[in-house]
Amino acid sequence: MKPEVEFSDCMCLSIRKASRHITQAYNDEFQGLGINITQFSVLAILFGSGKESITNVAHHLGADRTTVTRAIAILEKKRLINIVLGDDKREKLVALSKKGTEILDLARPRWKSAQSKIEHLLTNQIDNLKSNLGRLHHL
Amino acid sequence: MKPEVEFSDCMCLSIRKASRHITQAYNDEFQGLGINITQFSVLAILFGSGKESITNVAHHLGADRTTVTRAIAILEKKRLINIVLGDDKREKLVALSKKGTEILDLARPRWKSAQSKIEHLLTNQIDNLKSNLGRLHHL
DNA sequence: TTATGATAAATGTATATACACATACTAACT
DNA sequence: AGTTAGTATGTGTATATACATTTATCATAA
Repeated sequence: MKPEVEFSDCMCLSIRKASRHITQAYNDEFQGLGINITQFSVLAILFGSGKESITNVAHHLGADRTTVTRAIAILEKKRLINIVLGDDKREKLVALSKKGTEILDLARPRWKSAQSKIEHLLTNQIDNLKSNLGRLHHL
Repeated sequence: MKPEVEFSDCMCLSIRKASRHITQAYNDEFQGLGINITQFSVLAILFGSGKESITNVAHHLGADRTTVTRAIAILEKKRLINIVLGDDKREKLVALSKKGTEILDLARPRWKSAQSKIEHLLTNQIDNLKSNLGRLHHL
């Protein structure tokens, strides 16, 4: 058995490939809106939670904190969020701005459209997939 | 129904989160080896295919060609690949170097270890997942 | 042979990603 | 109060990622 046969089954390659393709599908829907799916994810988290520290946003996203720091900087440059210091002066509390809320409203149907396409593609198997993905915090 | 409930089901967020976690799991196994899973994927493709153009490597990876251009540059800097011009002088043909083959040999058991962990985590559901991921080229 | 359209790759730019490290602040112990 | 350990964030660096554009080459038609 040749090793490259094994490699072609690499789970990491599979999921990263899928991740890129799905990301592009969502971003295609967001064309001309001024935000991408990464930024949308952060705005959606803030919509659900109100004020959040950067660390908490990172937890919601399952991403490194320093990655989120850079994402937050971009959203602030676009004036989609407001940042205030917390009572604990180490932490910054992030919240949707008025403009951020408006953009989120515009983005919602686009997100729904991309989401529906993916769900339709996966139909019956979506629950399995979600269940699979949900196990990954054990890593 | 509040919108944030919908957002929490975002397939894009789920898969990107999973992709990051799985990538880290593989990279953890590669600790101290001098390459990461991205670089390993390219070396593995070259092992299976011999000489490949950058465009072809990009197809194998399911990534943008320009992304692969930068990845190839890194592998060349590390002397893990050799690059020669093709008969068609527009194209560069990339192949494993001696050092690249050696590193790939060292990496193989580590890849297998990471792969086994993921597969064990997903056990019965892995076929469903692969089937799901395989559908994404329709996007 | 020359003009034209197609293809392979590189580059500029912006963003995503995370690790190692630094800084600032808090909390808790002495 | 002062020390010390822990926590929140930021920065430097390297790499991942893709789009828009450019350059070089090829292939084909006039």
